[in-house]
Amino acid sequence: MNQSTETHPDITSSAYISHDHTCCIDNALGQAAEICQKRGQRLTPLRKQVLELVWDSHKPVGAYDVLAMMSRDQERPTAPPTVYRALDFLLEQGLIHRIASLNAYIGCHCPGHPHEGIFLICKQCRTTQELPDSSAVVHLRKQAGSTGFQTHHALVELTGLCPACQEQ
Amino acid sequence: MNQSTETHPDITSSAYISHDHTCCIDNALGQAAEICQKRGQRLTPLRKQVLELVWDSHKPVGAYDVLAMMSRDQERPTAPPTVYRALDFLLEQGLIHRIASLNAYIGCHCPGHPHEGIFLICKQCRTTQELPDSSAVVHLRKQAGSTGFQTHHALVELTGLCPACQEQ
DNA sequence: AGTGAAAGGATATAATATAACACTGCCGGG
DNA sequence: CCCGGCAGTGTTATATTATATCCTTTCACT
Repeated sequence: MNQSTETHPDITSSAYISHDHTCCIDNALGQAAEICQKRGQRLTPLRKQVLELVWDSHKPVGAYDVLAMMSRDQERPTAPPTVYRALDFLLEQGLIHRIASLNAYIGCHCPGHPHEGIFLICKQCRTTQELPDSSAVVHLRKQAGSTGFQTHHALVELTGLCPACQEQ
Repeated sequence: MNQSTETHPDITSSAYISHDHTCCIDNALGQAAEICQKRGQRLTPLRKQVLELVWDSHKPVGAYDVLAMMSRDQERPTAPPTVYRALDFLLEQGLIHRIASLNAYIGCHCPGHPHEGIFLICKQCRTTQELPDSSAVVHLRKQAGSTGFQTHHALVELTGLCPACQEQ
């Protein structure tokens, strides 16, 4: 991932390409802090920790994975509602996305700009790439609209093989 | 829904429009029987019953809803694996679809022709309409392909308001 | 009838998610 | 300063969705 500090990061960069992932994390945390401050929302230590754990990789993580990671670092184990509340907050703020086909969560590449992601999910390594909203989604909404349906949210998840896993 | 007996039913017909739903069910069961026979697969009474219950409406039903409906009609309650095995069979044969965003299942309008559905899900009444594969999905796959990703399956679920619920 | 494979029954448990209530600390109004 | 309310978190219990495992029954075929 590139290390641009622009407000609009280069979301065409690929999760599949080897990169210094600490930059992804730092970037995500920085943007999250900025966005929450603008909106008068509190990015508490707990929420920040959960966001960081979700950003731990470019693979979607389950709520109970987050839970396990948190419990590992503490004496007292964390309870599910703690994690789900933090995840719900991050979802509401658009800082993470939920991958419905995996019941898992992944950091958003482009928070602060309300959008619906298109996700490319590798079956094999689970690495997941978010694509920017495209004309295809606009077309889908139009097609739905032509039947009289009023679309509020579009969920698009493509499953297959990422470039690296195709070679094996 | 129309009552055509063609091999390619009119899948542009709308679940939202009032219709004689027994025809939908009959049509679905008829096609299912035919497809299974062609493939040397067994549409057992249990599987047929589950298919019928899934087709009970144009709303996705949960596995445990099916379970409850089955248990209601019998002395001995049905166990989850029984239902899930039947659902898995029906999914494999393309007779039903799974709606990931609802963890629920819905009858396929156009079984026998392998396809990925596009689903329009009403938030309010939950009625769900399947659209035929469209150029938008082709475009999506192309867009994914241009990043080197090889798409095996496309999941598209649009959530919003159906024509009837918009009026309220 | 005998046999192997597929289907289904039964029990237990895993994995994901929420309900409900209690505690704490902060912050603004008196 | 005190209090009252609220957001955030802790804690316990439970709901919901799905699978593992083992055993029995049924079926197609010989």
